[in-house]
Amino acid sequence: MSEYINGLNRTNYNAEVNKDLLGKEVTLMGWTAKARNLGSLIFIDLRDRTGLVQLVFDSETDASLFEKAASVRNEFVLAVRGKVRSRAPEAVNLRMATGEVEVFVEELRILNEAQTPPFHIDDKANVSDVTRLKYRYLDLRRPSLQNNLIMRHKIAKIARDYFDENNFIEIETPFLTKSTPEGARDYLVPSRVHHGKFYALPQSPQIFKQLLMMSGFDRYIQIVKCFRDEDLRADRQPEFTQIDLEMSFVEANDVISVNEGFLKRLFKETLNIDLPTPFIRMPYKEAMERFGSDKPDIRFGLELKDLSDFAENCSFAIFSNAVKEGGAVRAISAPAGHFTRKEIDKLTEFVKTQGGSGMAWISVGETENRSSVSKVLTQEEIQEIIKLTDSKVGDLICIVSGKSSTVYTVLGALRCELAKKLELIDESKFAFLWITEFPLFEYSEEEQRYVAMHHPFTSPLPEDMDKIESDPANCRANAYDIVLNGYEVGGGSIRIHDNKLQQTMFKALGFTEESAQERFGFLLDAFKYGAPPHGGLAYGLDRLAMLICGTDNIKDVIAFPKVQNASCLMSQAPDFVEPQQLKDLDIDIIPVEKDMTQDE
RNA sequence: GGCCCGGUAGUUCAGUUGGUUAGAACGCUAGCCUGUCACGCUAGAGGUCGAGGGUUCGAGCCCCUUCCGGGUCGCCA
Repeated sequence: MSEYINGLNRTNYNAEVNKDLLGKEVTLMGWTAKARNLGSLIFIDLRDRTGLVQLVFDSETDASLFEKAASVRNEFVLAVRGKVRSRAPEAVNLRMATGEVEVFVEELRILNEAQTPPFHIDDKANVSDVTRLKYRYLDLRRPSLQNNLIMRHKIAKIARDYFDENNFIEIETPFLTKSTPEGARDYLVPSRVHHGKFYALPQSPQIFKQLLMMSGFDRYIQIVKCFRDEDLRADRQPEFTQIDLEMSFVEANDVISVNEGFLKRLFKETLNIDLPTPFIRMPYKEAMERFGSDKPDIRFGLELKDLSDFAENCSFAIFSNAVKEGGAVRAISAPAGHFTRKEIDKLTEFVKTQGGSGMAWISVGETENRSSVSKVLTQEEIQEIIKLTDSKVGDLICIVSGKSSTVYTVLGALRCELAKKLELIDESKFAFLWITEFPLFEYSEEEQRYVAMHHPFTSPLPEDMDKIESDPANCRANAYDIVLNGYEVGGGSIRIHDNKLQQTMFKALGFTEESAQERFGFLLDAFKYGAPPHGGLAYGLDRLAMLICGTDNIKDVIAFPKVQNASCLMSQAPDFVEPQQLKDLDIDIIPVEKDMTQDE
């Protein structure tokens, strides 16, 4: 039977119960983390969002109160009034923040009973994701998740404070928007009033924030949900939160420095880490050549070495052909002397999962080298590779050949895998850098045309302006990504603010004038009425929170996340809806058989 | 859409070559216990081995199909 609070007022959170309150009466509220009944002595660990406090009932306790305490089970919701007292020296628990004191209970109200939960609510409990996500509201009672969400709140608060102090204004943009081609798949929302028409949930407020610049708001920020209907990853959810900002009358340096200020403050106030600014800036090309990634983790070395010049004329046809066909041969040399043959085979498997066709390797020995290519390369050639890669005795040289972009991404991934295996990563480090000078376009094999690498509103670098049409492959964007420990935590650019340039851009992307006008007409029109130069940046708040909380899974910093197939194990979303709802929307669900015949 | 891994008690897992009544730990229930904090001791309850089909005298184990979950490639401007 649950009881009512009936006038009891919480005087303290659990974490506040300390020696300063000795002899004082406190009123606490919370959940039963653990009840230990020793016969005529009962201990209850009371949990609230700040931590645990030990409640005591003993022979001094009134008999009926004692009996009530004995009936308490895990996760019962309690309100207690009692006196703070110190523990005997031998009973002090130093592993507990409040372990020097306890509360001798004088009044206990069982505000609610609880079924035995499906798993013990404790950070130490090892429970599968499925169970945890099905009962997410219980999972969220665990201290680590509570701390993560509290940290996330803190990050959002610091962002609002910092940008407010720097004259940014938070403005909300619509969620029911117009679907735009390019980029990720949109989540669509059918319109009831306009049969057959759809809203799209925003992938980002990009166009709206640019329009706000045209309206003269000058500096905008929004902490905002974005939606992308693509497959999930450990660091990717279909709905996620951006710290989105945009500034007028600025160049890239201005956006970068205001954001370095933000990150400096963020890390000082959350983790008490002093980030040295300015951060390193690295052109995209250099990042790819050295690290095989546009979001390199620079906490460790293992840089890539280009063997293409050597390989072009070497005796191993797979290498020489790769170069002759316009590809590349590159290598990583790792201090991995203790790798067994089995472990090397595993690395080869890893290379294949990343899209590589295979991996050649040389294990440098004192007198003799072990190698997968000893039969196809001469001893001199192997020596040459050892020299070109600056390898020493005990090093393992991993060589990948093929299409240049594939070689980069494969080795980029292998580099991280090796660092993990060799424990080369200093987990306490936060290594920021800006990646700049991205290509404006990348060629899409699938669509047989150039697509925008960032988005179609990104401006080219001033010196590359004329390459939009003459040499798109080598046209660099005035864009910058902020990278932390191998994760892209944000990205932005200086935008196009000129109607003609924007039209040229659309043309380069293969839009006809009509289709550009149809999709982005309102933006192109807006450019005609006095658009200021502007640019901005958006952070992935979830990823930032993930890194600050020291976890590698984005679900750990989202209260109610979705699983890999984008469903929610707790609420069972998405789900079927009532026929009447579909009727209102004029939607016919096509039977499966019919659907299949249509495909043919 | 492809590849890899997993699904056995409430939870986390073990389960040998296919062979008796499917086990352990924790949790749960009951009893005992005054300094526990992973309390202790005793006893007990608890199973559609993800689902369906097949092979077999016999299937948790082998085969097929399917569902669910995790990771990853594609995808994610």
